[in-house]
Amino acid sequence: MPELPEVETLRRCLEPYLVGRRIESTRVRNPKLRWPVPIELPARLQGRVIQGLERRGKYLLMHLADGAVILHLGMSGCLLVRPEGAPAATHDHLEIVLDSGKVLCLNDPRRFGCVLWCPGDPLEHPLLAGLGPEPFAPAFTGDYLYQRARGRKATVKAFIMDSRIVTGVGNIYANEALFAAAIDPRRAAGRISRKRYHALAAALVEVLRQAIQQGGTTLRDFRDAVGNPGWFQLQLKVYGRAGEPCPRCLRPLSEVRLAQRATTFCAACQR
DNA sequence: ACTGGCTCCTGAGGGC
DNA sequence: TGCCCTCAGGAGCCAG
Repeated sequence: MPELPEVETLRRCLEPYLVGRRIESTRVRNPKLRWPVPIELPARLQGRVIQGLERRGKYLLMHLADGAVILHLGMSGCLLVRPEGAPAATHDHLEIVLDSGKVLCLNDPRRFGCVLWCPGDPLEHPLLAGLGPEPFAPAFTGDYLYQRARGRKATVKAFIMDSRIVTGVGNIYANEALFAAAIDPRRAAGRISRKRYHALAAALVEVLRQAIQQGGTTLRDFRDAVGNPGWFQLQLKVYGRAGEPCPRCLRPLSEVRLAQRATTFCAACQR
């Protein structure tokens, strides 16, 4: 389930294979994703040079001279670099053949991902225009979170997982950051002090930074573009550990569902 | 302006 | 061994 660190890991891994390369051809093996792969995509990409690979939240943006490909991996998507001629796999949706002889392949069993063509600036695309700041951007601060939380009755966990507030934070890292900041995930976002939001912002940045450093979290199937797993799962403190002792106070970790998502926390030391 | 619930999809894993 | 059931979740969308 790619969140920001997994998408950033992929971006870094893919960059040297893609940037500066010319696209020879594009094969759409299965257009069925969250939205259908645009029918004109192969023609748009044909002969174009990839000028950059950018990440915005959990979106990857492949910049060409006259537009960009917007990619999202949903929760089961992966991008793999393979040699031309390698056999296709089940759930391969798209293959982009590069002039290097390598092929960029999108595989997505659950089809929650998407591939879109954007003729203009992708940051102004409706899917991206309303996104909140990147966690690593200067604009993302405790003060910012505190201000945005005024009057909010939703839980703080739903609040930090809202991409309009801050981008890229999924379930795993929301759980981990709330644990690190010792905040009860069930607490209403509007009922948390400015000081505690400073701690939360710092915790989010630190958890994401460490996860990127570890190459992301591989729970079941995350791999980078050449098949390497991430290692941050070894450092998860609470996610997937309900019933185990809290790393801080040793009382058993609790699990509840918030906003349809598994939420693990320590009811004793997260307040 | 917010909020919670629904929806898409397939593979893994548990129970029997 | 095999079948059936439940669950996992990103995020757009919509009704209230």
